[in-house]
Amino acid sequence: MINKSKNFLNRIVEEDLNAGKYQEIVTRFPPEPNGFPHIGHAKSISINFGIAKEYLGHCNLRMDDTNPTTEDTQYVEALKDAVKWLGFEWDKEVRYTSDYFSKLYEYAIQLIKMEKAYVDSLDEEKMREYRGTVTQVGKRSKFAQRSVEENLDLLERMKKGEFKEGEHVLRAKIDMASPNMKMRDPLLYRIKDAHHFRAKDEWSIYPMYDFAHCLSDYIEGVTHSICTLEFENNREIYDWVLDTLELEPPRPYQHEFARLNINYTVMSKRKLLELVEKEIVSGWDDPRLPTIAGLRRRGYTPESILNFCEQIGVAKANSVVDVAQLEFSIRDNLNPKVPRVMCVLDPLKVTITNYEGSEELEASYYPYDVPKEGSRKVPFSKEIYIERDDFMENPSKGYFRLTPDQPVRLKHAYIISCKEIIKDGQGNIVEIKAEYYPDSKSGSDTSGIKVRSAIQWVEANKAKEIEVRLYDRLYNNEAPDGIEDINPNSLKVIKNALIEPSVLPEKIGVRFQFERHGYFFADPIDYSDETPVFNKIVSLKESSSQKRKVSQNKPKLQAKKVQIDGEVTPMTQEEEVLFEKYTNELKLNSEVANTLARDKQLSSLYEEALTTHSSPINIANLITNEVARELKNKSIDELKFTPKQIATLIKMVDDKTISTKIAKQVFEEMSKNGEEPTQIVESKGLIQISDPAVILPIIEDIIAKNPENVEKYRAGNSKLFGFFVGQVLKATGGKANPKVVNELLKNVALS
RNA sequence: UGGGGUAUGGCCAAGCGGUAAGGCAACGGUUUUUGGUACCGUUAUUCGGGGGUUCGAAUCCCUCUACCCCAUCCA
Repeated sequence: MINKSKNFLNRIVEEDLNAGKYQEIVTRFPPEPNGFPHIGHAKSISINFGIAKEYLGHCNLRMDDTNPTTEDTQYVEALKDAVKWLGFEWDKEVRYTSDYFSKLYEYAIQLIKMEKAYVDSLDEEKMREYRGTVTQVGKRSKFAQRSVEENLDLLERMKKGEFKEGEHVLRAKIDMASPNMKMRDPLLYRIKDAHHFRAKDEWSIYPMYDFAHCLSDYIEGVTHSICTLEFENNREIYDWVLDTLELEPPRPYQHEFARLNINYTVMSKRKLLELVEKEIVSGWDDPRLPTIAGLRRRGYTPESILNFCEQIGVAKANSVVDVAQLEFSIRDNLNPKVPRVMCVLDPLKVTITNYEGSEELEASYYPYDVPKEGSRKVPFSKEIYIERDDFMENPSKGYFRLTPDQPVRLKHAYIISCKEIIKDGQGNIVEIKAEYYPDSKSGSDTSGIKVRSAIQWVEANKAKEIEVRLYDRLYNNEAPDGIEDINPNSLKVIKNALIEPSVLPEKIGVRFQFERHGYFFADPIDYSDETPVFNKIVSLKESSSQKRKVSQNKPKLQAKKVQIDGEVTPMTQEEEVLFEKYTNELKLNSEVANTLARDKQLSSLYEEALTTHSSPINIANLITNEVARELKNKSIDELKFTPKQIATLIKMVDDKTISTKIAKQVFEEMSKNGEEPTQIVESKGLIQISDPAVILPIIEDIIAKNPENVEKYRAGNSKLFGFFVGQVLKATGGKANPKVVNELLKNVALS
């Protein structure tokens, strides 16, 4: 793979590997077996198995079967199939969360003993009420005060099935006032009087996702637990459970990515189910569905799906991928490998009046640009069928095919000219009488006739009838809402398309390109010798000139949106006073003064630094920018540097000992280990170079090494100026005085 | 409304202070016995808006805006 840019997950994994955090990378694909997998699952499979493969680790397949009422074994089979079909192998046996029920139970007991979990007996409604809302804190249930013994006893009896569903639950004792709703004493176990498809009737209680998932990951030695964005809020519990239990390291960490969306289709379990249940589609494997089964039956290849996943990348922004990207991936995959055959979907009879007898023509399966060998015989006689729209009596401009005045080549055969048009009573064309040019035979053409197109055809008596199913997008709406957006023409069945006879001995699961139509797949379910059925996988790409006829010029051009700013919270009186002082007395610009005045920590740091070195503007700038960054994820007493050090740093800038660029570098060093700025500058030799005599040779060297860029710059590409500055600074380890470099570059070297 | 996220061309997406990668789509052109493929070229003076810091900002700071997720005994 060339130029593969890394996504954020690769980065994380590599960092962890470099830091020696784990011996081996272990990922997992953990679906709940409660529905059929779709292309969104394929993305997850591709990521999880892909990372494991790339970093020489392994990936587990784990059925997250903690809810016996929704899960079933038919789905685990479908899930296994999907992974296998995509070409991945999971590590050892398929894992099940239900295999860990006993261990999980032990962990629950441990939490109770640590007084970190309790049995709650509030009813559902009360519990919701107690949870509070996003803006209001919740309150703890009185049952949270139960003793360890009582909790242990209750849990044991819950497990034994002594209580009814809903009577009790086990909850983690965390924080009912947490701003993260998920942390308000989340449920760990609930009673379920249900038959589990694997655990049978052994358990009366089942663990919740938030308790089971992190621990299952841990039990399996998973290192990177990759899930979708909607679990971001759950990460805090994930960490809480693992940390609270004080498990032996290493432990897994959760990372989230954006789930896949594709336009003109739906991905949610609910909407997919609706389509199937209302029989809008024929089943879970309907070729219009984005399910793995559907895609597979449609004729998509595993490689094409994997390539698609690779192309769309992995990120954290919610996005909608264009179906065109998926279609591209299958065309791209099939083009260099499937044989081309001739099929006529909407036949128009052509009689070649000057041809007698019959012959078999040698026809290559692949065009000149596909490096594959192979051919078949195609029967030819005076009676053939061509595609109805490959003839036009009154052609529009730019029409390349057969017309009364324009000959056309029959692919692999002869050139013909239209001599007569036969119509029925209504004026519909029913037949063309044509003549062929005997010296125009494909491969030995001496006729010298120029044609603009070669069309596919079939011999009338030997051609076979087949059923062709043409699929279009399932919805008319780019972002479908519901069944009201269904495309009524998403499936068009042609019962009697005609295909050249060589194709028919073929069986299910074979792919062809029907020349000039698209890629087709022998339907694995309905294909039979009596009624051969082919599914259209995807059309050939439609060229611009073809489209121009149909599409009208689309109106576009949107004006740039004007954004109205919201109101800024007014300053308090105290802040006002500071702001005045900073702008008037210290001459800070209002923006800097504003941020400083509004932030108590920053302003106190600032005031203190000023007492060491009186350089109000420069110190203010450093504090509002660099220090503010440090304070974003640290508290003020975690800072390693002192205001005094800031002052000495700025003093060096003011002395011109170092540049502001270096100052930032030094500052970073300071905030990491609290070293004295003067020390850092000295030990790293960061004193700035301002002597033109030193800098000039470096500049000349850079210029000599980049003649093309110099030329481009001189030709007017002024953006390149920054490139040269950057190169010089890089060459001097950042020590060159950038102002001097700019000067020299502008006035001497590049003038 | 509290918290957690996200914003880079028509659609994905790299980028982590020094020339705005790449793919899809679109548009030209060359080749072509597929209006396909392949190949060549064009398409972001600008990164949600506004300010600030810097010689230099998509990248750092402030601020505003929009969208997504969280108040299942679902996962």
